Amino acid sequence: MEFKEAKNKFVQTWGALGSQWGINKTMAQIHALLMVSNESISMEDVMEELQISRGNASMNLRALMDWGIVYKEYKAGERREFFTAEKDLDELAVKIARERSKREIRPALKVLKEVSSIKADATLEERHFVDQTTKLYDFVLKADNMLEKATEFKDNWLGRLVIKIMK
Amino acid sequence: MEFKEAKNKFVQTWGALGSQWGINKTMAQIHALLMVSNESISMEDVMEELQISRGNASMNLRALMDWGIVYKEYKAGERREFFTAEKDLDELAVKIARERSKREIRPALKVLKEVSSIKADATLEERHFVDQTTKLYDFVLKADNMLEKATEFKDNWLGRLVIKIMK
DNA sequence: AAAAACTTTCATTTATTATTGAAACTTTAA
DNA sequence: TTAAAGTTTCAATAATAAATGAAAGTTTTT
Repeated sequence: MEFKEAKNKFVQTWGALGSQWGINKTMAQIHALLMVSNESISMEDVMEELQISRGNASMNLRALMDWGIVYKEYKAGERREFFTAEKDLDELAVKIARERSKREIRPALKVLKEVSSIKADATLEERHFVDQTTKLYDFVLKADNMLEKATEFKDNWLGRLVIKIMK
Repeated sequence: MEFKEAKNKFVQTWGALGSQWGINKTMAQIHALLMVSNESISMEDVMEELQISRGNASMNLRALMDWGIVYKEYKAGERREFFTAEKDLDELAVKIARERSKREIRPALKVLKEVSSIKADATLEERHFVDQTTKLYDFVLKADNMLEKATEFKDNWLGRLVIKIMK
């Protein structure tokens, strides 16, 4: 396999993976492209490489910047804007985790809290509902906190130890 | 909010959450419904509650069983099959993690290994590509291993300690 | 062994989500 | 200030994914 083929395969695969995780395909592909580029690239380049329209490129580059995983760069003597991806993978994981937590998990938690707070009257059915949604609330909250804690994790000795043990 | 409304809200929310995480809406809704039901329910009931067709119910119940998070039950003197969800949340998380790892992460790892193994000739661009995809491979592999390790985690004292510290 | 009760499959239809591209907008240079 | 270069928006369109439902397939009962 030579370079161009490998690059293409990587971009395609990353795109497919993205869409399985609720990130749209093009957004993931642009990110993939930027991640393996050693220098920042223009919107024109992105359009060209991925064969997508200007609008599509613009929207998804903006979305990536909103997520904080792609940055704009200005080159001296160049009018156009250039783009660069976050390349540090720990940093990338943290940002993605934070963003998804904010967008998806917290709203879901709010609903879980609401529905688990109905007054459970006598029926078994209702008591089970409240019990189960309460457990779910606790579980999701704990998971979300762990995600947050994990971001501070790599900076402390215990974290490093645990990661080491986990291999 | 009274029971029926709360139940409906929960099912809808869980469904929406599912589709953001690559699980189809109906599948997530059926799972939600089963999770908060105190007794196992028939396909007919599922169709009725969610207002979906027989085919849809059948396909998604099967998918849930393939994932190992919904079980069939036979009731004495009843011809129909009844369904029940995995209600232990740790168990649920483990099964979902394993399944997604198998279906999505491992195939992606395979590709990452492939593309990072091209012979990088002299150009900076190619060297950067190989370097970055290699890092990505290591990172994803580590993350996947952690997921697997986490499943054994709650059974050992260190795991429990760490979870406690993480709150 | 045939009918009844129930389940699964899959070609077609429907709904959802992503993409295009032309017009509007913004910024820079002449 | 206005033309040129570049960017964004969004209604229309295309692509993708999910749902339907009727027909085929099972299993159980009589």
